[in-house]
Amino acid sequence: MFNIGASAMKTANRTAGEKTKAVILETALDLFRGHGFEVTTMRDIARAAKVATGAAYYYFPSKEAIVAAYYDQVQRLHAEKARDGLEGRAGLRERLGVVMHLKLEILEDDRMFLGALFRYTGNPDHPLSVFGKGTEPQRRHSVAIFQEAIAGTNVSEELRQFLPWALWLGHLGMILFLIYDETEGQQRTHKLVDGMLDLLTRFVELTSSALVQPFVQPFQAKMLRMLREAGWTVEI
Amino acid sequence: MFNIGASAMKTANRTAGEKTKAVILETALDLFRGHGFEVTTMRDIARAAKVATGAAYYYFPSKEAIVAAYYDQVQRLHAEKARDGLEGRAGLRERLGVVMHLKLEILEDDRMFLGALFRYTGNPDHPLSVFGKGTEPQRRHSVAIFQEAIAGTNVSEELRQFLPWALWLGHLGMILFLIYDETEGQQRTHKLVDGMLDLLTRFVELTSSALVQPFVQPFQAKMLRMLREAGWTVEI
DNA sequence: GTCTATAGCTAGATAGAC
DNA sequence: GTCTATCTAGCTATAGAC
Repeated sequence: MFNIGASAMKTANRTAGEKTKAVILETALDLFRGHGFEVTTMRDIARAAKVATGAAYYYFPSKEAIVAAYYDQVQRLHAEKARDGLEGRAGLRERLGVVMHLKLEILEDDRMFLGALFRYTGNPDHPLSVFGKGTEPQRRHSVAIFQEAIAGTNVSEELRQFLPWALWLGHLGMILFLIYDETEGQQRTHKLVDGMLDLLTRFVELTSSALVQPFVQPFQAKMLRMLREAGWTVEI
Repeated sequence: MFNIGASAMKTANRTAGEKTKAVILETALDLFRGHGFEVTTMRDIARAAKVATGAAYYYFPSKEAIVAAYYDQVQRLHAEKARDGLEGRAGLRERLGVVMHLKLEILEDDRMFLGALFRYTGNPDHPLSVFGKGTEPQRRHSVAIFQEAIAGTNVSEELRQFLPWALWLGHLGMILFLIYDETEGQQRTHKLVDGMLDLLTRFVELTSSALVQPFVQPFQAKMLRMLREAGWTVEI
């Protein structure tokens, strides 16, 4: 409970348990990176981390939970880097670019096991389902980063309500695309993200221009109503 | 190899193997519907189908493969119903509505185990990955249905290239949404689909109107270029 | 509360006999 | 094409040490 947000905890302050947990996590990630997620067994991880199998399960209820913990770590890192990276940047396009590419850079080397994050996507009740109840805190944290990215920019009040969620959803798609992207340095993903952000920001600008406003307004209104009905109300 | 498209095969013509496979499939689906996907074991299925566990695995390499086979069946049914349902319908909005709602109706009662389709989404090399090489034939077949839906309507040549793929992608999202939708009769999904289709068709109309064409054209051009670069060329 | 050691369960998947 | 037997690995359980 009181650990939330304690991302900068010093090693010295950690309890024995926290240290063990960290060792298991890092060992597992090393193995995932070296041999792949599927072929690495919990027994392998425990052995390499020099703990009993039971200890690994004591800290991580499942193998996927290790990847989920890794992703938590990623999110903390992302929030940190985004805070720095956004400083001084004013334009919407630039700010979104910073946030998205930072995320890509953080994840890039771990494409091999990122797929595990999506294993329970079709399983609403599973605690690790991307869209499920169990991952709501992480989801909110992630959305908050996108909220931060559009904060201060001249985005209309209507858009501000659901754009962060759309960006979060889009960023999930980006991660999936990244996993499938075999191009050198995953440049294809980077290019696609840039293209999408170009389109998005141009669209946002367009919607605020008085000239096309009459055309766009009914669209936007309908879209917002629809999303609200679909259960995507943003209650911040 | 020679079975593809033989959806109307008569029972009498089936070999013993084909009969066994069908029995296993139907038995499994019954169990999935009655008790759920996770709790139903391959042993349960084999026992209920009165075959050995090995026999089940002889026909279906994994438990998810059974759901995949079910989905093949769904697609054949969908193609059939869509052919009938589209007859006489001319407008884009109406045609898309027919195709999408038909799909929903076919899947509606089986939400409980549809999630299994997405289990390997994050696993590019898995034969059952939704976006992977192994499911390309099914994907093409599904896209062809959407192509059929927009055929004959006044959609621009540019849009015609990638709209079917966008619809396929959207329809995947729809299925995911359906899985999470606990509302009575899954009306929320139906409403969302209708809303989305309204927006889409209005947007398509807008893009062909001479008035806004100068605004929309560069958008469209960039989008197509981008998608092509991302590897979504449509080589029909 | 943090761990070890170990044993066992379950169920997905496979091998090899027939 | 079908069966029986077996393997594997995720996961659980327990009892005890510190």
